[in-house]
Amino acid sequence: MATDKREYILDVAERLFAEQGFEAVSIRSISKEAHINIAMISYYFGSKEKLYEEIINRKLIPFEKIKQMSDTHASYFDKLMFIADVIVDKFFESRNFQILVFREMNLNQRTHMADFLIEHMQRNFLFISDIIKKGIRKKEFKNTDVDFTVMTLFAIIRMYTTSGMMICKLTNKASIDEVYDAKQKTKIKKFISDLFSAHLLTR
Amino acid sequence: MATDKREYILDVAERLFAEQGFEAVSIRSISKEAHINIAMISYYFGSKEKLYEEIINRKLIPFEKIKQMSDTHASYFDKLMFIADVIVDKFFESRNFQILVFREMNLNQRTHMADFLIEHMQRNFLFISDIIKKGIRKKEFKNTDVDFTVMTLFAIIRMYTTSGMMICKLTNKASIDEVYDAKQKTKIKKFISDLFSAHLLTR
DNA sequence: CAAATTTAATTAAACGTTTGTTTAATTCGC
DNA sequence: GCGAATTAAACAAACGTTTAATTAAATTTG
Repeated sequence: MATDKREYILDVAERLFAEQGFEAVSIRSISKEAHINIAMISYYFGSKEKLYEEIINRKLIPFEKIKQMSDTHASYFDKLMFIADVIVDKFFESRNFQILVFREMNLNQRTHMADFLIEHMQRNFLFISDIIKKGIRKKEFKNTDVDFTVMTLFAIIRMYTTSGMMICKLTNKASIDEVYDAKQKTKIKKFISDLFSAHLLTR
Repeated sequence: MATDKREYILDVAERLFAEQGFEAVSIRSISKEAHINIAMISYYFGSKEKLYEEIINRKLIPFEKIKQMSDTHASYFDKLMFIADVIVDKFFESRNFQILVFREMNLNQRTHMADFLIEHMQRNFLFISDIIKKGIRKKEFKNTDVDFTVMTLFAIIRMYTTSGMMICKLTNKASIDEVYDAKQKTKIKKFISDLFSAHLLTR
C-alpha cells in the first residue's frame, strides 16, 4: 500500500503548506505530522520542492469536462451559472489546495510554478470570457466589461474559500466548519446568481 | 537622517516580503538589497519579526477619516461608492503592503498578527455593512445578502490589486505598470459602480 | 512449500549550508 | 573625545539532503 502512504503524505503536506506557507514548513514537521521518517520524503518524492510540485499537479483538474457539460445548457446565463456552481463545488472541497495555488500565483518564488498556474488559470478565464462575450453579442447580456466580470466571479469564490478564518470572524460564524457547510454553499451560489443576473441580464 | 534610512529599510523589506513571503526572505537578502550591514536590522528593529510588525503597523490607516468624509454624501449609494473609491486608491498606492496583509491573514503563522489584521478588517467590514443595511431599510437598496455584498467589494479590489502578475496575463496587458495605471483605476472604479448599482439599487 | 535471495521500505545519524542573532571592535559625526 | 552608527566575525540552531545500516516484503530457487 505504498500509494496510500504517498497519498497520505501528500495530504498532510498540502494542509501544512496551506496553513504555513512553503518555506515555513520543514521536512521535519511534515514527517512528524505524518508519522514517518525524515528521509522518506526524499525517498518518495526526491526533494521538498518536488513534493510540492506533486501536491499541485495532482489536483489541477482538466477544464475540458466542464466545457462539455456546460454545452447542455440553453442560455448563456445558464451556462455561466453552471460553471460558477462547478467552481464553487470544486473550491469548497479543495480549500487547502486553492489557498496554496492562489498564494503561489502571487509569489516571485518558484516563478516557473507561478507561470504554470497562471497559464492554467488563463484557460479557464478565457473560456468564461468567451461565454460572456457571446451572451453580449446575442443581446442576452448587457454590454459590460468582460474582464472585470470574469474577475469578479473568481474573486468572490476565491475570497470565500481561501479566507476561511477571516470570513468566520467577519460573518460571526461559530466555527470554520459553519462557514463551509452545505447551507452556506447554497447561499453563495444563490448570491452569485443574483449578482450576475442583475449585472448581466437585459430585461 | 536615521529615520530616512529606517524608512528605506522598511520599504525594501516590505517589497521583498510581498514578493517572496516572510520566511523566504533572509535578513541577509534584505541587508544586501538595502546596502546595509546584517547587524543593522537587529540594531534598528530588534529582530526580523519586529521589523515585519513595524512594516504592517506603519500603513494600517485609521478608518475613522473615511467615516467622517463619507458623511458628506447624500445617498447611501454615494456613500458606498465614495468608500469604494477611497479603498481602490489606497490599495493601488500600497499594493505590496496589501499583498503582505492578505497573505498574512490567511496564514496560521504569527496568529496574533493575523488576528490583529482580521480585527482591523472587521471594523471596515462592519462600517460598510452598516451603510448597506441602512440603505436597505430606507428602500434605497434591494434586500440582498449584506455580508456577501461587502465581501464582493473587498474581493474585487483585493483580487485586482494583489494579483498583478495574474491580471497582467489574463487581460493581455504589456506590463504590470499598465495594469495599475490611472486609466485602469478609473475603469475598475466605474465597473464597481456599475456592478453595485445593478445589484443594490431599487429602480 | 520452505528456504534463499533479491528488492523495497524504513531508520538513525551525519552532512554541509543557511538561518537569525549577538559580540566586540571600529568608524563616523558633532 | 564621546555617543551613535556601522562593521566583520562568530554563535548555536535549524534547514534539506545523503549515507549506510537494518528491517520488511517480494521474488526466485531447490
